Amino acid sequence: MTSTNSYFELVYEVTRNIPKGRVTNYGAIADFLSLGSARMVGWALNQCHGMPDVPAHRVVNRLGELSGRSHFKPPTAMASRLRKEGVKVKEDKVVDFELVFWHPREMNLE
DNA sequence: ACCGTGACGTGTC
DNA sequence: TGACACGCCACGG
Repeated sequence: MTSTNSYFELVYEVTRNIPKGRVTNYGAIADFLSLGSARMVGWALNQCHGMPDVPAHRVVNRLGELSGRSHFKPPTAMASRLRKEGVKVKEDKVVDFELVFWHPREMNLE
């Protein structure tokens, strides 16, 4: 992490550390970085479009809704990826969101 | 340098 | 968690 990293690269860094089978929300990442707002996180992930090592599907909104699904190809990829990792998804919303929620504070610093 | 835009969140009803 | 206004801030035009 250097000062040359732009904001979205910081967001990618955090997103990469989201454990499989867990999810977080935009606000938690913004809060952890103490930079910008949740909107910035959404904006940053929007720019990631093709990065395979950035599990953007593990980032949802504060209600556990898959608000970014329409930016995936196909839009159903977000839900299917989560289900494949053991996260229950119903009606484009994470089931038991509180239980699978992960806060960047728990991140394993290496 | 101004303005619209957006994968959001909080407060209020 | 229904609806809506408002704050948020980097970016492209």
